Amino acid sequence: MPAHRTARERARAELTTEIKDEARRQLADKGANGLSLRAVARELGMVSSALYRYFPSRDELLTALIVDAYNALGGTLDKASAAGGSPADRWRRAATALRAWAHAHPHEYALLYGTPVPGYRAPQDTVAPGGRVPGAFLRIARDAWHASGGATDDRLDDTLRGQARTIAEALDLTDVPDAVVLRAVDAWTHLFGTVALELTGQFANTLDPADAYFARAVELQLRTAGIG
Amino acid sequence: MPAHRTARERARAELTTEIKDEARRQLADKGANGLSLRAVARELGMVSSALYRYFPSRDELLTALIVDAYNALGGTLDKASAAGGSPADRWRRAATALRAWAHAHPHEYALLYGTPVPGYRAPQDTVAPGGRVPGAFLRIARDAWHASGGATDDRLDDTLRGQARTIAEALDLTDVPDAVVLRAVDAWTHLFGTVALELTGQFANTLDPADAYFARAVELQLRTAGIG
DNA sequence: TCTGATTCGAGAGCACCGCTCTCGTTGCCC
DNA sequence: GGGCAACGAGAGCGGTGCTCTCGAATCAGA
Repeated sequence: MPAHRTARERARAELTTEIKDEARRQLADKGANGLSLRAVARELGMVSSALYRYFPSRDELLTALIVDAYNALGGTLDKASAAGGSPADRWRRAATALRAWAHAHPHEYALLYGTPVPGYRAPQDTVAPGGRVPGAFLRIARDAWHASGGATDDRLDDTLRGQARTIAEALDLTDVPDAVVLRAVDAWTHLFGTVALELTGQFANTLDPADAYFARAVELQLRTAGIG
Repeated sequence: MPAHRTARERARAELTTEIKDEARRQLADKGANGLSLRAVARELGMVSSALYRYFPSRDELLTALIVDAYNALGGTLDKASAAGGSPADRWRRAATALRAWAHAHPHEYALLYGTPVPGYRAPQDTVAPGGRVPGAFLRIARDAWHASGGATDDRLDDTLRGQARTIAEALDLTDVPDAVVLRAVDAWTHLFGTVALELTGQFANTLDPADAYFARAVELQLRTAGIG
């Protein structure tokens, strides 16, 4: 994209990202609850009301951070699962990258997948970037299915068939049978649960440190998803 | 337990539960973030400072609610998985009960398994009641293993062996081989992930409503845990 | 039964929060 | 250059968690 035309636009764009950067910093070390508009403004040497010229509310700022976080995580997964090695290896790398990202950015991860803070949430802007994360895993499963010659005999009821098709279309995986999509979702669900339990401290005193268990879980995911 | 001796003790116990009840009510319809000590006090016709005679801080109140919630959920699962029917049926009932409880008390469930609010959390009082939940599922897996005559040939590395033993001891399941414990944990992890993804709205527009997918996931859990 | 200690509720107050509104100033476009 | 929109500063509103003080109620021991 070209440089912004007017000085005002340039300044606005710059300040917008400065605000997000400072907010991300506070989010990283105090959590979503500790993120305060006033503190962000203070740190940036401005008064809190000025900040409302850039984000109409605290929730909007959080939403912007969520979108950025989804994209950062999605990019990390894309990179980790890029071509190279078998589909199984790509899944292993992606799963490991997911876990590593979650550990490196626990509060951002919690923002994405933790409790839906107020009454509920999910503004429309977040759903597309949010899909990148499972998308990265489903794409590996698709490639594995293609590589294996492709055969499936799962019996599925109509509801599941329709939902699988919806998922496939949303992620541009229309060339894959529903059963493969659903098995990949099974594996993604398992992966997600493992990371979530570890991150929320439910493994404390038992599976902690969870490296060995995580490796085991990943192998199970491969079997679940039918990734050779 | 006998009635409390002095009037003061009686009043204290009563007010303590009244506070928790009102707090639970607010938690239920405004979420953990919306729970305000001042509002609880207001509703109870007292002044906010008086409430500090009963709970030294907002976090302590939340911790008390967490313990109660773990016990409520644990009790629900115990009831659902009580003897009657095959282990597979008991697992199905328990898993369904978990999902139903989560849907009925989303904010309390989020309090238990959502983002670890401040920097981190898990006061010691919560770990024992917290273990009741996976405990209910692991016990079903144990019974299934006993009923099936019991044989296993999983190869496990030493780290996992030790951690499995720790889990088994914490839950009084010492008569079960490590491999069975771990496979039950695999299934529990998968179950947890399914509920978590659904509850945080990640299934919106795709797997929602997730009844069919959940039923499918439960069957996969049975295979994972080796429950016939 | 009286007394001293303890517990309790009320109230005022501190520092913080999100958010709104007003008011000068600054930069932009015609 | 003039009109207009964007901007930052400041004051202020109602809310929060939490602390401290003070008088009243309650309890336990002599």
